[in-house]
Amino acid sequence: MKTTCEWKPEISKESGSFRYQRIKMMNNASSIWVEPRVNSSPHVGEFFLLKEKQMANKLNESMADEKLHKLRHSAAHVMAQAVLDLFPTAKFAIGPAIENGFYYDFDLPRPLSAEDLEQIESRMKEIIKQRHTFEKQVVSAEEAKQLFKDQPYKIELIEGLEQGGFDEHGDPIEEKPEISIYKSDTFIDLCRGPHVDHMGQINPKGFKLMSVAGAYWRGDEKRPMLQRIYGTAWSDPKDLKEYLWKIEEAKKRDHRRLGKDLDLFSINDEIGPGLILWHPKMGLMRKLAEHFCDEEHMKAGYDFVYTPHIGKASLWETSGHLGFYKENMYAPIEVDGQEYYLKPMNCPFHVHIYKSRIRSYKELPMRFAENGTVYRYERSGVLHGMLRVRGLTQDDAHHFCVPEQMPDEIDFVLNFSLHILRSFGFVDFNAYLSTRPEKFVGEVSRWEDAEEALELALQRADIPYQVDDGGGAFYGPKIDIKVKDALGREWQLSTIQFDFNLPERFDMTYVGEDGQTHRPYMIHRALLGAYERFFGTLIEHFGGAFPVWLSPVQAILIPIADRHNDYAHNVAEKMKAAGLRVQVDDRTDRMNAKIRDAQNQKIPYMLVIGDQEIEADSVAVRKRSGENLGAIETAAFIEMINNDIAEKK
RNA sequence: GCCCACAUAGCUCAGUCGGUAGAGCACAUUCUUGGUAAGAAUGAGGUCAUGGGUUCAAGUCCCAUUGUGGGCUCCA
Repeated sequence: MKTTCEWKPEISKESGSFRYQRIKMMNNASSIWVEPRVNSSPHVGEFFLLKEKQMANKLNESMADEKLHKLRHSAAHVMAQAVLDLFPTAKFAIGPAIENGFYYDFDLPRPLSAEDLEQIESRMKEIIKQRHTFEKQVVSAEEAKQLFKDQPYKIELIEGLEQGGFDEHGDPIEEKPEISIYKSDTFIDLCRGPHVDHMGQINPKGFKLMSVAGAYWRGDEKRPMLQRIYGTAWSDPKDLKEYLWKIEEAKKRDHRRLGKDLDLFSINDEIGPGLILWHPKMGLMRKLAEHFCDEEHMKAGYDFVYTPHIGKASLWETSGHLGFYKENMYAPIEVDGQEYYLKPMNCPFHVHIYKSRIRSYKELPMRFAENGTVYRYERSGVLHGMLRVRGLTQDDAHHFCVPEQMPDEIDFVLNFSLHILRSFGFVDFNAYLSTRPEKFVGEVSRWEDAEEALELALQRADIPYQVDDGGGAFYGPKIDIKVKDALGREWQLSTIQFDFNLPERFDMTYVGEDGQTHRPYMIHRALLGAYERFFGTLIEHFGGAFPVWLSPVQAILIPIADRHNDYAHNVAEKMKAAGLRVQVDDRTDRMNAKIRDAQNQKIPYMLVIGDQEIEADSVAVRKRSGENLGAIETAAFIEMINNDIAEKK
């Protein structure tokens, strides 16, 4: 976090095990409980049973995790041996187990190809067959350096170990860790372990090399670029199959794929990378989403504001953005000898609305909301469809309040956030509370009050959360909310952040009951995050089959023959009058083809019309799930679909 | 930004050893008027991302540029 109010959502790359260790588990038993789905809330007795079961599962999972971890790390060693067989001059970096598998970084004389991967994989299978054992040996730093004298990366690691190590929370520890090596067959690696006992425990049908990619040594772009081979490994070949299936499924749901297939959005070279064109269908959906959110914000007591897209350099100097965020800002525009910057954030503008006159404590809390379009320079390599873009519209708001109001304000904004997310069909949440880092601005007491308020709000909201101690931005603690999608992937959407920096920098005040000026609390929040990213997530979550209330076309009328067209158009008019979005497919194609097209367009309802339906003033209803509901009277169908819409199904 | 790969019709892709471009789908026209996932025929559609170079000749080989994809703090 480099900035005063940087809160751009990151693509979730579910944390690997080591990252996890750094996050202290603060959940009490009840917060492990995930919000029950609608219509399935258990009664009290069941509730505790379920909770126990879940905790037991968690325990089993972590034991299984450890076994898998050993397996994967061992597979990484076998892979390294196979690579060494092919490239005797290879230099080795690191090869940890990660979620779903493992990787190993190498410095090789030439780039790897797909054929190389195949060759490495079959060599690995040969090595595994020989069931070599993994033997650990503790050595001195001198011995280790001698052993790895031709391996510069290993030498660097050994020197790092000599300096002292880190405990599993990432904190430095006093005593030096022991240096150990593992030997398996002809391969010796500097390694902390642990490993499986012997290679027989690695199922040759349970792993697969996936890809090769560039990766900087120690993640530092100033250091050499290595070649990283990714692999996946499982104890049961069935798990591997399932994992590969999941990858296939994810590909089908890829929002870039569906964006083309369903004509939702495009990105045009001539316009520029990371800039989204919203096509009519998704434009309509966005309009509906904005409308819904506007209504909810209005009910909840937000004020709407609109602010410009550019501001003078001095504004961004005051806010600190030119100091901390400049590399993410578009270059300035010069007008009348003044420099203007495209806004990367909305906060300074909202602050100035607040500051446009003297504020009294009686006016607070204030909540300024704006769908603010901002531009951020993202490095070309990180752009990704709608999920990582350069121009985006945040559903942004800033709350200003007096200290006594702050806990209620946090409670309110957290619940409001969950309400909005649930309305869009998300049911599983994970929250991350990030607290005061080493470098920070503001008073410690304010930090502590804010952190306490955030944590209590999380407990009251009864959603699972983890605390990332010291992981907050320098300007304030925050809650990030991640949602789990249909495939169990996590996406960060909402964020609620305190800001102790901007009120100082802009000298924001209010006059209190005592007639003195005081500093207000300032809270940033975005619920959907950004419309671009949110819709990318929605597309993947629903696989393009949006809920009826959002679907651009809610029902399509399919006349069987030309003589049914007039009746179909009649029904369509009735439905439109009832507020539905319907179309008539009166092309000359056969009914089967029309159904197929509608199905591919993932239209929720297909209404087939033939002689029988005209006779009975009905429509034959087919859902996109393939379910055939048979003939339903037109009026009854309108009522049915309106119920779906009212319930946001 | 960096590493690797890729860029051919609206989409998905083929194009052999360098010899002036192909399929399926989609689209248009015509025929077909049908009961729950593709009826048929015909037709139109391409400066092979852009700019250089090599060559008698470049979609194909080389270089650069632009864009896209997979990666790039999970510590031995």
